[in-house]
Parts: sequence; C-alpha cells; structure tokens
Amino acid sequence: MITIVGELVIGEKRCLNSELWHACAGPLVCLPTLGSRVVYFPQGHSEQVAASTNKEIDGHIPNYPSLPPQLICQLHNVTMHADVETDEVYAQMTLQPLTPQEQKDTYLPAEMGISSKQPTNYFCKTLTASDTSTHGGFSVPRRAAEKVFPPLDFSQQPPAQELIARDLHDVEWKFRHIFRGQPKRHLLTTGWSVFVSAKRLVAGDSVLFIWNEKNQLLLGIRRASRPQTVMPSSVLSSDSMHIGLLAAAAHAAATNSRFTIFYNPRASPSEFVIPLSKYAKAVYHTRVSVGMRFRMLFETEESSVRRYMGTITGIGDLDPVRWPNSHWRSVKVRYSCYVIVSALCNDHFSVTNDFSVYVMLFQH
Amino acid sequence: MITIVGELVIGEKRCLNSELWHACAGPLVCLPTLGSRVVYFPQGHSEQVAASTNKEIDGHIPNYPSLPPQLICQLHNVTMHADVETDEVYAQMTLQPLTPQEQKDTYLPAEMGISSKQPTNYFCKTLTASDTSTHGGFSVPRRAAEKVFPPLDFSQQPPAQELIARDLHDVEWKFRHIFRGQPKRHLLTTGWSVFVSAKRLVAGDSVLFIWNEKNQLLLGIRRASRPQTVMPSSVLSSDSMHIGLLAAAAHAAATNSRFTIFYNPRASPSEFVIPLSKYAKAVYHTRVSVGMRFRMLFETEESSVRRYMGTITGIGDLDPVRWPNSHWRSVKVRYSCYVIVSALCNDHFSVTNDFSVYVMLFQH
DNA sequence: TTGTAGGCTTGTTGCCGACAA
DNA sequence: TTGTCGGCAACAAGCCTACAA
Repeated sequence: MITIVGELVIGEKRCLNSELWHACAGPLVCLPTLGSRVVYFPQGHSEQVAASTNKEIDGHIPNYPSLPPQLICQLHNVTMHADVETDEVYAQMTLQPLTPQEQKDTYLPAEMGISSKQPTNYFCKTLTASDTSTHGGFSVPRRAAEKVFPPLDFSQQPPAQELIARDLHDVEWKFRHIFRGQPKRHLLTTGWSVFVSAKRLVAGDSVLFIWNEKNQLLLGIRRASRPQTVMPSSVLSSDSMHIGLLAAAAHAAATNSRFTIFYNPRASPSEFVIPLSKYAKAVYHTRVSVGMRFRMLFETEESSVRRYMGTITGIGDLDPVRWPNSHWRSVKVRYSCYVIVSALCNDHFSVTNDFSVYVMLFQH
Repeated sequence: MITIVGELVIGEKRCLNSELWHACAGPLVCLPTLGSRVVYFPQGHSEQVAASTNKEIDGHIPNYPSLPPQLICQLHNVTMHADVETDEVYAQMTLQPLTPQEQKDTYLPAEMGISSKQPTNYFCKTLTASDTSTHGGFSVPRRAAEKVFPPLDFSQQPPAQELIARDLHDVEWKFRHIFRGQPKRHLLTTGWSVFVSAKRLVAGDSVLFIWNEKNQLLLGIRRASRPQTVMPSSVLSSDSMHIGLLAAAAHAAATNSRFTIFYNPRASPSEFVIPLSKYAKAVYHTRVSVGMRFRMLFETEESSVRRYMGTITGIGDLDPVRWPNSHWRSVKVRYSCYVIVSALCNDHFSVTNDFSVYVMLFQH
C-alpha cells in the first residue's frame, strides 16, 4: 500500500507575492495581462531553451514550415513562480493560438501589459565579503534602513528590534536589527547567517527588502550570474527540447488548442511573449530605416533603468531560411563605445568598443 | 568583450568509472553494447519523462501515427554520467533508426548487452542517525572494513590509517580510518562530516565503497528516494517535453538520422532501450499464455537480487489507442501476498496483498 | 557612511569510551 | 557487533568596537 502523506502537496499552485516577484525580476520585466491577446515568438522561446540548456541549436532540428515566426494567441493563464532550490523567478503562461477570424476583433484598451511597477519602499544591496562571511552580520545602508525598516525605539540602549521578513515561498526569516557601533550604524545580526547559508548566498549576490502597504516586510534575492550553474538537464536532450517547443506550438496552432510555456526572465535574453497591442503599434505604426536612432533600456547594477541611444544599421530577417518574415531581432543596432552594460542577470560585461545587437522593434 | 575562462569547460565528456557507475545504478541495470542494435520504446521513454517531471501524460499530447511503438536502432554512443548536484547516475545514448533493409542483417553475437557485473570487493551501508549527525563519524561494519579497506597496522595503538577514495566525479575524499573503542570497532572520523555535508547525505541514504583491481578505493552514494525532490523544470512544460521526445523519435525515424536520449535508471520504472537480440529472443522465441508462471527480479535493500514468481493473467496492448501492437508492458502478471518489494530507488513499499503489474516479456 | 579586522564570548563540532540493544 | 549517549576539548561562529577608505 502506498501512503501519500496528507500535508505533502506536490506542484501546488500558490499565489506568489506579485510585488516581490517583480522586484526580483527587475524593472524591465513585464508580464502581459491575463485574458489579453499576445504575440508568441517560437524563435525567442528557442533562445531561452538554448540559454537554459547551454546548448546552441544545430542542424538536427527539423523545420516546421507550418509554424509561423509569430503566433497571435489568447493568454489564458499567467502564474508567477520561484524555483524551490534557487529562488529564481519565472512565469508560466497558457496560450491559445487564435484563428484568423478571432484575430480580427478590435483591441481592448487594457491589453498593453502590466509594466513592472517597482515598489517605492524598497532597497536592494549587493552583498559584500563581510556581509556573507561567518564572522559577522549584515551592514544595512543607513538610508535604506531608515526608509524601509520600522523605526527603532531610540530610548533603548542600544536601539534594537526583531524584524520578520517573508520570502517568495512565504517562508519567515527573523533578524535582530540593531543600531550600534562607533560611528553608529544599522546591522542585522542574529538570524542573518542562517539566511545566508540557507539561500547559499555569496558576495556579489543581492538581497532586496520591501516594506509594502500592508506593513509587511518582504525579502527577495537576486543571484550574481554564475555561468557554470547551468547544468545539463538529464531528463531530455536539448535537441528534443527544441523540437518539443516547436512541435507543441505547431500542434497548438494547427488545432487552436492551448499550450503552456515558461518564461524565465533571468535566463532569457529577451521576452518572447509580447502584448499584441504593443507589437502592432511598433510593427505597423512605426517607420524604421537604416540610419535612424534607436533607444534601448538597460538595467543598472543598482537595478534602476538606463537609456542608451544607438543607430539602426540593418533591417531584415535574422534567419531567412528557418524564419522568413520574422520580426524577432529584425533590427540591427550599433551602440557606441564605453557603454557599461549591466544585463538583467547581473553579469555586467563591459563593452569598450562599438558593439552591435539584433533587437526587436517592440523591445521596451 | 566577453572572456571565456580557459579552465572552465561546460558539458565536457569525461569517462566515468564504469564499475562505480554500475554499483551506484544497482545490480539490475544493464546498458546495451556500443555499436549493437537495440530496440527503443517511445512509451517507456515517455514513462521516464513522466516520472522525472512528476506529471502524467494527458490528452493534449498529439498522436504520432508514423511512429511505431518500437524502433530498431543502431546504438552509436553510450556514455555514463552522474548529476553534478546529486550524483544521480544516468546514461546518454545516441540512436539511429535502421531502415527495413538494414534490419535484415543477421545478429552479431556480442549484442546481448553488458550486464552489470557487481564488483566483488565492495560494501554498501545505509546511514544511521549517528553516521550523519555532526556529533560523530561513520561506524564501519566490521566485515566490510576487513574486506574492502587496506589492512591496518595493528602494532600501532590505536591502529589507524588515512583512506583516500574517489567518487564518480573523480573527486578525492580523505578519511581517518581508526580501530578503537570498547568493544573495538572500525570508524571513519576526520573527513567524514565534510563528505556528509558536501553530498548532503541524511540518515537513510547509502554509501558504497569499492576496492578495485587497481587497488583504488571508490566511493559512491545512493540516496533514499525523497519523492518531493522532483521539481518542475521551469525550462519546458512537461507537455512540450512529451511532445519533444515523440517528435524527435518520429523525425529520426522518418529521416534515418540520429537522436539522443537520457536513460535514468533510478527515475525510470523500466529500461526502454533493449538489446535487439534480447528482444527478439523474448518476443519471437518465447511462447506465453495466460496462466503461465513468470519470473521477475527485484533489488533488495542490501542491493542484491531476489527472484519472484508470478502468474500471467493477461496479454495485450497496454494502450490500444495510442500504441497498438506494442510489446511495452504487454504482459500482466499477478504476484502473491507478502512480497516486500525494495525498488531500485530504495523506496521500499511493502505489498501486503496480491498485486498485479504490467511487464515486458524481455524484462530481465 | 560603511567595509574589514581584531578582541573576546559562546555555541557547535568532533573525538573518545561507556553502555546497551 | 554496532547505534546512541555523556564527557570533554578544540574550533568556528558571532557580537562587539576600532580604524580607515
């Protein structure tokens, strides 16, 4: 007799805190609205799978001539998730390709997607060697502590309190918050090292605290990207995964049935599910030509947004053989020198010369 | 400029120690010979993916009428692997479906597959609470220590030596082996707790030491199955994985090109790549009928093999709609009461009543 | 303002035999 | 024969201030 323990629920769908999810995902990540129409790019999905499996696509992947480079879909489900092991944020979406008839319906106003409204009362700090060593606690930046932590009772000597913060999995973490030292400073002492070792944080990773409207303290992490952490999956070969993504989309398109995808903002170079209205506006109502200036947004190390201007140097298919007439990375843009790019994954590579990238018209 | 560190090689193919791999995989696991012809069962592969993603197949998966329930293939590559995080053993195989013409060639003699010859000088112990606590070391069963560890110098008081053992990743682990206490016993002290915490072993997991012909000490682990450790992959939906496996096999069959699969003996209920000669012998040269006795092999907790006799109660298609004329689990066998089954994964579930299973004719 | 280091206290790890299952 | 415990010693964790960047 096989006994299933009552409390153990595998694959249970809980509602993650949206504010914390978006804060961990970064300011550039935006999820389409539930029920809206979106454009799905198999090419972009393919890029994400390639990034996740650490394997380029090679010639063994069959063509799916019946699968267009962009599918207009109804978004039936969006759920936010976080990896149980690493806390990495990702989203699950259920898409249903629309018939040409259904596509003709006029756009609804609320289809632009919910931009990631970063919370106001929050701070994000990249951990130092001292923060992560077993020797001491966490040094809280002064303005951050004053803005997002509840005020201390300064009649006590030294002023101290217990903070309780919840992470993405709704797990409580308790910290002793104390204001002491010469000069005086805010510190998290007792409880901090338990958190660091439980989350396996190292110097360079970031933690982020949010004080929300309900007077709750939320706690998220953003890992510095360590390239070697991407492992082979051992479940399915990367070729089969690529074929699976294409075949699943092709089958759903042929039968107008639903299919499910995962969007992993930190693994993927670009969003591959875009609000239809945003796509239509960019593709049908924007004139682009070689020589035009093109704006791009990047996330800085302090997780704010910076604009960079580039020049369009080419327009056309990225992969004319497999994906003719695709709007995926159809615009080639050159950016000028000394741009320090801090990509989403915190892997800040510095570009000291000119560099060119293939981007989408509808990218940010 | 993106710099790739020279030493860091991702996905490098090293030759794993075959003896240790087989010992960790268990006595029932057997890999087909390189270059031989094998039979591949998409159904079985599907079962493994379902077990790995913890998700049953549902109706969303399209049929692949062009894909037969068994594909005769040439085995172009077999490599043994171990998960970097968990040490879980798995194998990667490259298969090429054969044309009807190629299938007609006569069998070669060496196509029966290399059975997992368990090493003679080895022992396997399931860890106790004391073994895994931080309070002490590892208590070595006396006969085990005398059989597989190098002899101690009993002129010392107490007799002690340093043991160096290599794991599946060729990482060295050093232990102080001492013979002390009242009554006298063999213990591993210094170095043991580092190993336990590095491998994240808990009471119930097993360790296994081999003393091979080259006078090397090998060290493997077998985890007690903890069902909740199976996580959603967040790379590809389980539906897409199922479609991918079928589409990859169908594409390879249609074009007679190679495809790659992973075989995970501890996740999968059954082997789905079988030597052709074994398959042919069982399917074409064995008469079976309802009422006949049928032998099955099971792995015991001490990782030896036990035989159980059952009675065939049915013969026919497991899934007549999707997979007509399949030899995958086409035989229904009933086993009698009080069989204590210890499956490969150490999850020993006791069966106190009769139970029936669907098996393959060519199963062990 | 805040990262790191030195001093000092306290809690945990880890080696030992005793004892009992 | 071997699992667990109490004793004890060594060590690391963790709280504090000092100092300098």
